[in-house]
Amino acid sequence: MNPAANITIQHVADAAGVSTGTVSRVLNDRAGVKAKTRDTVLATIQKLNYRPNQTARELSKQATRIGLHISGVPKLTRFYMLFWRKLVEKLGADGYRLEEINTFSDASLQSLDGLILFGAHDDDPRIHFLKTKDIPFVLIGHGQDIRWVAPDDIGGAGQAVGHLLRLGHREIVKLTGKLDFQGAQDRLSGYKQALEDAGLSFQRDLLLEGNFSALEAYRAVRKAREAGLKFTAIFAASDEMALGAIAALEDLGLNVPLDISVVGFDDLPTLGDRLTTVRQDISEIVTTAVSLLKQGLAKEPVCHKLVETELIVRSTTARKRG
Amino acid sequence: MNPAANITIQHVADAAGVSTGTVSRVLNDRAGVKAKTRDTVLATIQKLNYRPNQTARELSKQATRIGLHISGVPKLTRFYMLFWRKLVEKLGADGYRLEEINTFSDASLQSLDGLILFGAHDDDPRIHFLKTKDIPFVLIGHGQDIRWVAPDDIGGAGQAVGHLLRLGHREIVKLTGKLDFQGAQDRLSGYKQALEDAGLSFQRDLLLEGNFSALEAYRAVRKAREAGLKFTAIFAASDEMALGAIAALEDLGLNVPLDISVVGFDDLPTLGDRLTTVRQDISEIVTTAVSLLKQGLAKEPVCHKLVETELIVRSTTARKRG
DNA sequence: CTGAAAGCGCTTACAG
DNA sequence: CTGAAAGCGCTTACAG
Repeated sequence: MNPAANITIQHVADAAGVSTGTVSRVLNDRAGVKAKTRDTVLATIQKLNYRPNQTARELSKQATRIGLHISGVPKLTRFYMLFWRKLVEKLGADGYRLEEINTFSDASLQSLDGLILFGAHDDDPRIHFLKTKDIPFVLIGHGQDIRWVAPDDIGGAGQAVGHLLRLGHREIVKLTGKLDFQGAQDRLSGYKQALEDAGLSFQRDLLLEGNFSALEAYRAVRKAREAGLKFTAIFAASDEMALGAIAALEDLGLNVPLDISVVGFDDLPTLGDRLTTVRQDISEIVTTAVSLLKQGLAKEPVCHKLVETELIVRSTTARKRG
Repeated sequence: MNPAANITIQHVADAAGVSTGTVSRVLNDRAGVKAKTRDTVLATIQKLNYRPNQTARELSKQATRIGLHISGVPKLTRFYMLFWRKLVEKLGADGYRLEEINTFSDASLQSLDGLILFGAHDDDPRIHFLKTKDIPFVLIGHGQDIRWVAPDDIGGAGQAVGHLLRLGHREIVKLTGKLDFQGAQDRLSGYKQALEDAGLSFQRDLLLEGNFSALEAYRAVRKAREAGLKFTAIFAASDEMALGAIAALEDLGLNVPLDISVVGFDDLPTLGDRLTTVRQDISEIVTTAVSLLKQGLAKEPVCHKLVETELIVRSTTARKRG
């Protein structure tokens, strides 16, 4: 149809006066092509506007097919979308093919060579199931005796709280997401631990629960404040929640960060232009997941990795007043 | 790797005592296979747990590659995710392959046979660009002299407002999304028109603007109500906005639907258990988009279609009080 | 450093 | 109704 679609590696080879093998070699950046030949081929590709057929490539390479399964609600989450995009990109570049799977059955797993699991819960039933199978997988989150990679949620929470403590804050609200999600639990643990390390005790009434949405965060914070809860800072479990919290504070006539400091978690592109937050290195998580999976495909022993987070100080946090 | 991955059509053919051609025919539901043979093959497929290699299939079929481009923010939206999933499903079943494209350049368009455009704006620059090219495309939205399919946003808004009018409501807030999005404009037009048809005039102060998010809807409604705005019903531009509106009303001590009726738009699965809303037939939109695209690939003349919406009455609307 | 050829797993005219 | 064979567009040992 599209004229360009008809240009195959054969055309390029003919036009450049070489074999398709040679074209393929330059396409794949393989060593052992004379510089001059490479240049000619490259030029021809340019001129003909040739673009390799990805499908043929996959077939020829016997591309590994990786399944991606998400458990729970995070499916429609901004963070998940970013994760997913990076994964497609990374896997595509490596000649793998990603397929999102919806049902977790024998049938849906059959044509897969490997699997990535997103949305980790403690005692994840998917893991029990997979352990009886022969298919390698990696969990985004952490578990026992399996391949996993996770952001250092505990450490990240520690960075956030540490930052607030250094600014003089002592009454720090923890605005958490649903606690059946592993990441939410860990961020809460990190919060508690950081307080403890500073010699402060955890106050139950400073724990506000939401469902990761901006709206629920808004309501929780507003309600708590209106009910007279005293605090000078908020550590939210996600950027979205942080934004909801900030909106609530502002609607109550409070200034962020002058009256109240707020720190988020994730560092999502669009959201965070002014938000102090803890950055998750999605890129690194994805890269690690892929390399762990490769190890799995190669039958190498199980291993795992915690990916560092980074505190990004912007303008929603300030020294405690007075 | 995965044992099942090694089972090819050849294994099935051997085990069933037929040729690969025959197996392929039953796989593709082609006529002209003896019932008995078909049964044997089917049974063998079952027994061997065979699953066709999609990549090989695509290559062999010279699968058409369809690009999907989204303009603006809707990319991370629930509605878009649903749309996208349906599209992948539909296109996959038809042997097409969907590729999401991010940049809108000559290069990224080159290997594509067709294109689907999401997130329509009036005077969409993408369309100007594509009109100079030879590549067929369909817009989800509406335009001039191009292939397009859109939900009947105007009609849908009419259904929503009609429903509220029938319930006796006269002061109906229109909670709108960003008006540079075509769908938002159309839903507003439908609202205005429905009022006019009922002999009512459009009141500027009843128009509340948000950005399609639940949080902004919440704030807009709450602020308006607190400022003393009088109304007995709300027509929101999306389900998410409707939910934000309901939360705001409830936080103000109002009962939905006894005090205020609320109707949404979209009918997204998870959100709408109790919401009265206007359902968009995503499935139908996708199916239509695909068939329009096929027409384009076949060089058939341009045409377009408006997909009907349906009013779903649940429990967030009630007769006006008193 | 490069070419000829086999192969990836399917589909589909073409015979019969 | 079914088989044998060519072909989809690549990649990659294998020679040279």
